[in-house]
Amino acid sequence: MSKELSSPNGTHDVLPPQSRRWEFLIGTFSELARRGGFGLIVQPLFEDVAVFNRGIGEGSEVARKEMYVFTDRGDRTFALRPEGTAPVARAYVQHHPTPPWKVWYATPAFRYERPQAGRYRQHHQLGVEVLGTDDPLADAEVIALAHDFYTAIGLSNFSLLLNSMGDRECRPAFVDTLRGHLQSRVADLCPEHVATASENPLRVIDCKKPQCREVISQGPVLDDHLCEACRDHFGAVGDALDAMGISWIRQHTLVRGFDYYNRTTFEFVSHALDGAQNAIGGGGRYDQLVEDLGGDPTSGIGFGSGIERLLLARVAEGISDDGLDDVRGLDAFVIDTTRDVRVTSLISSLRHAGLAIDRAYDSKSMRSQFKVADRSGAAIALIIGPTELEKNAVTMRWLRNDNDMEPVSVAWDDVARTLKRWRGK
RNA sequence: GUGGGCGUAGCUCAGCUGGUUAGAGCGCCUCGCUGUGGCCGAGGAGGUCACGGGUUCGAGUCCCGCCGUCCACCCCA
Repeated sequence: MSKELSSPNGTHDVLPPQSRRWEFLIGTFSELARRGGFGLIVQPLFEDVAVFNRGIGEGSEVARKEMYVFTDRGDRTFALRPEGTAPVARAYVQHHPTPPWKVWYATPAFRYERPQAGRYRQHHQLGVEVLGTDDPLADAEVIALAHDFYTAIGLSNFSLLLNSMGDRECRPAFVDTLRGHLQSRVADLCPEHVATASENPLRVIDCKKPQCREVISQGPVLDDHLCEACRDHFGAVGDALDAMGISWIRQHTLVRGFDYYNRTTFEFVSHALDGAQNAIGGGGRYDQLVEDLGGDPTSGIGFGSGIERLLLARVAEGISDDGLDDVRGLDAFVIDTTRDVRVTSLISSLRHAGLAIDRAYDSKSMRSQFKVADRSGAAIALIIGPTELEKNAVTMRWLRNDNDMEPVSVAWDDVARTLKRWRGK
């Protein structure tokens, strides 16, 4: 058993019927993104490591110790994507699309961390990015899309946390002030952040340790240092959210883990999930990222949301998966004891007619084929034995107890039509 | 990177202070019922007790190691 091959630590196979929930999430997201004017982007799973080192920042936790970095046979250094935004910015630089450029994606993301509940080495994100505008309405629409998506998949017990990180006009001054404050109180910080305090003071802001919180609460607040442009921008985002009826909470300590963020940052947290893994999605504005990757100055805003976390949140909120769980959505199951080629042809024609049909294999007895049919969740059995074959007919019968309609004989030419009628299609 | 819990059948698990051929429920297969599933009954397949070493007359059980996995910290989705 121990020698059996298995999926790597922190990765998982998603099998039916569980994978129906994935289809549901991805399908819902794709539809909402389409309605928002976003087009699908499909990208490589690995990129030149510079995309991430320059993009999310070499000082960030993720770039420092969580990336899957490897060299290929040509000695090029790549990294499996730890997130979705930097690669989109890289694509923008490479292809020069006409702004505003709105794309959505569904992608795996890889981070070398110790796995635990809601955190995996390969997880999956649904997200969108808008490049080429710094209009606060874009921020609001991106946030609204996330909000509407969560609602559409049944979530209600969550909050939107919103903050502004300032921009390159006003943030440096704040960071200096903050660094000064932290250094004056360095003895009171948690050990973890003693070094961080001078290197990347912003990181300390969202530390959850009481001693750091104490120091931070007595320090400067970013909001007081925002320049007029940032203040106006943030106000416009909030106003637009209010206009859409989306409530939000200002959280001054919201500092996200990637260095490319400026101005708007946000995070959706589920109250149904406890522990540290309660963020179901997050994102923000990144007005220097494209430049950092070698492109012309281009603003951007986007968010990503973890599929696994969303599914956990749905379970935690007690959302029913009726209609997703057990059914493969089969219209009919064919029970055939003849193995006549005409049955193969019939099944093919029913599928061409848009019906979902399955059948048993391996010449099982009629009795055991019925068991397989029952297990398949199909609504209707199409029975073909020697008697039916002779008449070019099938016996149609309901498999569910909630319908006691008598079996009827139907000619092959009429099976598709009758099946559609019975199924209300 | 740090710290804990757990590895026994396909799945969920029980196996007392070490004691003969290792158990249950569910699932699977066959049959009762030659062409009718679900319910019921009978039977069956399926385990080097994660792996390696040690203690012992004897180890699923105790000790050491190792691997896997889950959970927590850090950080994130």
